[in-house]
Amino acid sequence: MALDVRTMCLGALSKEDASGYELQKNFKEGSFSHFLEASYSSIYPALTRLTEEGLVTCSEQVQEGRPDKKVYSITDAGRDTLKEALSGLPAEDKHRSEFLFFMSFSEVMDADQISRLIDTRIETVNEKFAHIKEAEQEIQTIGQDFVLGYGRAIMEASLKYLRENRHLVEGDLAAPVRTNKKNGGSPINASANTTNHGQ
Amino acid sequence: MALDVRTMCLGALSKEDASGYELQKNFKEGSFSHFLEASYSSIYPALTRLTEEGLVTCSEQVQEGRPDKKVYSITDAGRDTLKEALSGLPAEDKHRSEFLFFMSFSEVMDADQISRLIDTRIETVNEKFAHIKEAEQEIQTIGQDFVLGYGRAIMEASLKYLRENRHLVEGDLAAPVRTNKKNGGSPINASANTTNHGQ
DNA sequence: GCTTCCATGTAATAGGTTACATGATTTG
DNA sequence: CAAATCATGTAACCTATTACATGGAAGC
Repeated sequence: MALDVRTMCLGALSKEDASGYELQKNFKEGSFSHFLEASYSSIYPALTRLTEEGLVTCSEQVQEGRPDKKVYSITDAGRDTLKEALSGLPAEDKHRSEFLFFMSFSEVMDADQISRLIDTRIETVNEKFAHIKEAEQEIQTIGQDFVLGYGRAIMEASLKYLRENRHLVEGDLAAPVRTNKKNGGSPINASANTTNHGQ
Repeated sequence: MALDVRTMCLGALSKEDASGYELQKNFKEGSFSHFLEASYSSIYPALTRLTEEGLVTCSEQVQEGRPDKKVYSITDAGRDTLKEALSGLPAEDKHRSEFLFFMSFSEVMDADQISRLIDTRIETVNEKFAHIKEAEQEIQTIGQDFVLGYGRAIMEASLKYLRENRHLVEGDLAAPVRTNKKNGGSPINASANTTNHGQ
């Protein structure tokens, strides 16, 4: 079983019992939020199947003033299945960025639009950042700690790059440096003062 | 038209004529490789449809000792369509990382496995890095430059984080620091010496 | 009074992947 | 001699997304 929605649910349930609704919220805002996602309409069927297969159990909780809730718990068989999934090799990361696609064609767009695009981007990253910081408040395991830290490192690098290099695509209009235009060329990277890696 | 395979092809063809085969290679190794991907079986049908719609034209080139080649060129209508797609708002990034999912459950795995996982990860990132460096050799536009630089910044941050924090999930066995175990806790982030963002 | 939150689910559709099918040439 | 590269395409499948359907309670 590869990393499909079912395995994601199994993983989340191995840490805490939850309903489908809570799982989705967790995927959207919790400690997985920066590298995984799943919608309601994939989670609910997944939970049904997991129950059928005996990997989770479900207990219906009647609530007042609120719809009934189905709380799922992982079973021993479920833990075994999760462990098995974890014994394989993880597939390579998939990163799909429309923002970067857009930026590839910066010369086709006007400077205003590009600025707005970058501003929005910075906002978005900052929001995700906030999610991570919240999730860090309730860290339960070292693994989660490591993973959240990873997300933070990436987002910090991302923000730094955007701040320092946005002038490249915005044209020289708002450029912070006023030296020879032809020298403003290649982007600034953190590595400039860092040791080499690989090769 | 959202960012589907058709738009990706249109984007790539706006920079250079290419065959389906070459497009796939370009998506896999070129300047889009770190944030997009597409397989042959999605590219070929996409090109057929684009041709039907008049957004690209196709010229068959007979080759010796090699299968015939269908080289596609973008039309003016195609450029308009691309521009239109670029006038909307980009969807949020999607990042799917099985590696991080695995790491979330580091306590369920043994230290050896985790070390191997991280070693492999570092190798993979280094390989992608090499792709980017190659792609940087043949940069045509400022947009591409910006986008490749972005990829480099992220990968550098990623490698740095892995080197500096792998001991957290590997247990203290191979920890580079030998101070009080309870202090070895929270991950080191690049931001430690950097200005704050947001908020 | 409107929007958001809680809460679960189905149906239709779109989108992509895997495997299949073929085959000559170059590189190791 | 085997493997990888060049080159295009189809069929079956799987998975997930969008839209739909429902409805009370709490907050603004």
